[in-house]
Amino acid sequence: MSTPSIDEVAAAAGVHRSTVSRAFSRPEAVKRETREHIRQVAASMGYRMSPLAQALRTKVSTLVPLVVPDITNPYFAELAKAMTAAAGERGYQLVLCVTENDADATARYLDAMQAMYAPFAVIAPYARVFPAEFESRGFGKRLVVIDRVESGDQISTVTVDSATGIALALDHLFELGHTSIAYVSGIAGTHTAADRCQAYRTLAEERGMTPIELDSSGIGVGAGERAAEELVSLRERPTAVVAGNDLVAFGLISSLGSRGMSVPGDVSVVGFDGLALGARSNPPLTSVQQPIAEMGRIAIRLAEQVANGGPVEHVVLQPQLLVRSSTRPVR
Amino acid sequence: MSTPSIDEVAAAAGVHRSTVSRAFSRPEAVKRETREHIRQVAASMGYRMSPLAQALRTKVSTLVPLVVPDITNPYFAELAKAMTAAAGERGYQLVLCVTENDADATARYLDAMQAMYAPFAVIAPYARVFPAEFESRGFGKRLVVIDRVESGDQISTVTVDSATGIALALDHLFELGHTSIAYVSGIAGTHTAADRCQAYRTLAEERGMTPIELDSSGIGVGAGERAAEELVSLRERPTAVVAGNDLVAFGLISSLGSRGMSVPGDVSVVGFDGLALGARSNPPLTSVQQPIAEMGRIAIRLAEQVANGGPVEHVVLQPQLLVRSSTRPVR
DNA sequence: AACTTTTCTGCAACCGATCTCAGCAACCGA
DNA sequence: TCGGTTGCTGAGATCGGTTGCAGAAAAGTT
Repeated sequence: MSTPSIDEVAAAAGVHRSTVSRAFSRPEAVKRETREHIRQVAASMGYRMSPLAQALRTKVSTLVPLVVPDITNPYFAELAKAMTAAAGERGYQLVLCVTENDADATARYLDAMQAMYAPFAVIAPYARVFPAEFESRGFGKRLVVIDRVESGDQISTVTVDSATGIALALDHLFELGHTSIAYVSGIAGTHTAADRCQAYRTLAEERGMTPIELDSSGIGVGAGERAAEELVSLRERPTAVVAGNDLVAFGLISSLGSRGMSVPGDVSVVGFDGLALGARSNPPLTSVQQPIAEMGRIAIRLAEQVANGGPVEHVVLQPQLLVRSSTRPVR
Repeated sequence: MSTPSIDEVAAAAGVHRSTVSRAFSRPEAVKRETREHIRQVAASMGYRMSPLAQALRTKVSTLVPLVVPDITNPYFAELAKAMTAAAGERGYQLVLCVTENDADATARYLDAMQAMYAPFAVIAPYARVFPAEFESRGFGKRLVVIDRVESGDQISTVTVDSATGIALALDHLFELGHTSIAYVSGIAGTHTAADRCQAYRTLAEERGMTPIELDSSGIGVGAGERAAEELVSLRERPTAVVAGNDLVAFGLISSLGSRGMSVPGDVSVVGFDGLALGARSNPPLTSVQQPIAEMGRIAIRLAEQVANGGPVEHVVLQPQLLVRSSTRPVR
């Protein structure tokens, strides 16, 4: 038995379908007794409104696309989880769009969601975002990017403060006595990744260290491999490494292990992201934690804001240090 | 500029909208010149059909829900990735429904997708599936479960052969000289989890070993914690452990590390799933690999089959052993 | 009591497609 | 030349809702 249509409910309740419609979508516009009667009849018939028909007529749906490059990456998975909750709280339904980092796929998803009358979109990029590209694709400014964009770009963003995050990591290592601290960037070409790397350079020099940037090329399994190789071969081996994100940290620790170096025994590592997965890695990963849940909530708020004609905003959140077991005092 | 409607295209091409409709959805029913002309005009206007209107009228959409309990779990993430590709190949669009393991959420998602006229659904459960529950929720038999169900249940399923998988793991460890091999189950209450555990018991006894089942209670971070504790305290300590899934293996290795035991130095561990993430764990995890991509493709095929009135089928795939570095000959 | 205002409900057009049916033209064989 | 096919297109109802408008009923004013 499929759900009855609005006309069937109307007939059963002895009213016109427009009244049934109002009983649900604009309750205050219909007399209380009528409304309650209709609701009751509807409930007893197992009626629920067709979101399709609704969206078709009103040109607005509750679908909110979250565009991510790779759901297999735990960072995006956690983001998806957080955003699902955040969207749900505000009455939206998140639709995950996994692009595999393909621009065409992104465009297709955006077109499709546009056709479904999604009120706005949220994008968590892997590479640098060129807003103009998206504006032409229909959403205009009605989207939020979880990354920084070129200053002056008219698109709302949410990010975590890279400088603070790197400073947190560095200070933690300093306190443990480390003075030679290398950096492995993520391979991602986002502004955020570049910012973290830049922050490392600046802060390292400010603290009188010479920055040591490890080779972070290589994708997937290979990530961290080259960095480990380089680290091992270094004459004056750093005693600690800051990774641009947790996944790189995992790869680095793994590769280091294969080369007989233990973390934190031989070298301390701190990641960036603060993934839950880091709690069950070996060793549990000390990391700069991004407030992912909050980012999700803010992304939805900003999106609603621009969708309602409000101002574009750039929100920068403060990260916290999550100390677990991959760091240790230098001996 | 939003995309034009079918009527605008019809007007521009000088034909009736029904002809435009046919030019796209039933091309052979319209004269070639007319069709080409329409297509050209449509393309020049940037026209694309509204999937909403289409679905509303035909009562069929290309949306395929994949219901998973937790996208943060890399197994489900990889499944989602594989299914997205598999669905795309067949012209469907996967919609990820993350339930956080909540029955209500599952029901809501299924209802919503039903309302969107999804042709069928795919479910990857965390707990045991009771088909009756779903049948009543509209999809009838038009769904596929990525797990075993009670024999006799009229729902198509795809699974990997648990017995073969466990045998693969055990044989690998035997060859390395291990004779005392424990087992840590996943906490999941699926049939598959139970099957793996049962397979372990049976096969261990067949090979003349007494099964040692470690406590696998505890969720999230805690998973593996208890097992590690128990393992360490065991009088006759096993030299190897088979884990019911990779995530548990990660947790176990992590907890073992915190207790000063190294893998594979002190104990060998083999996981079950063969996640890509295992390649960058410390140490890289030896695991029984599920052919996830193939499972995705088969799930779609089975779903299409029952949706077209075809027979319910139970497909069992063979896993392979993926040898990485978490196992080593016993000393 | 008469008039104005407010509240509530019905009517019917509309969103953007699909699809059955009917009509028209061209074609066919006898 | 005519009845019968066949191929192609248009008309219009339909999917399941929303909403501006109009009119009836109820409430408020003087």
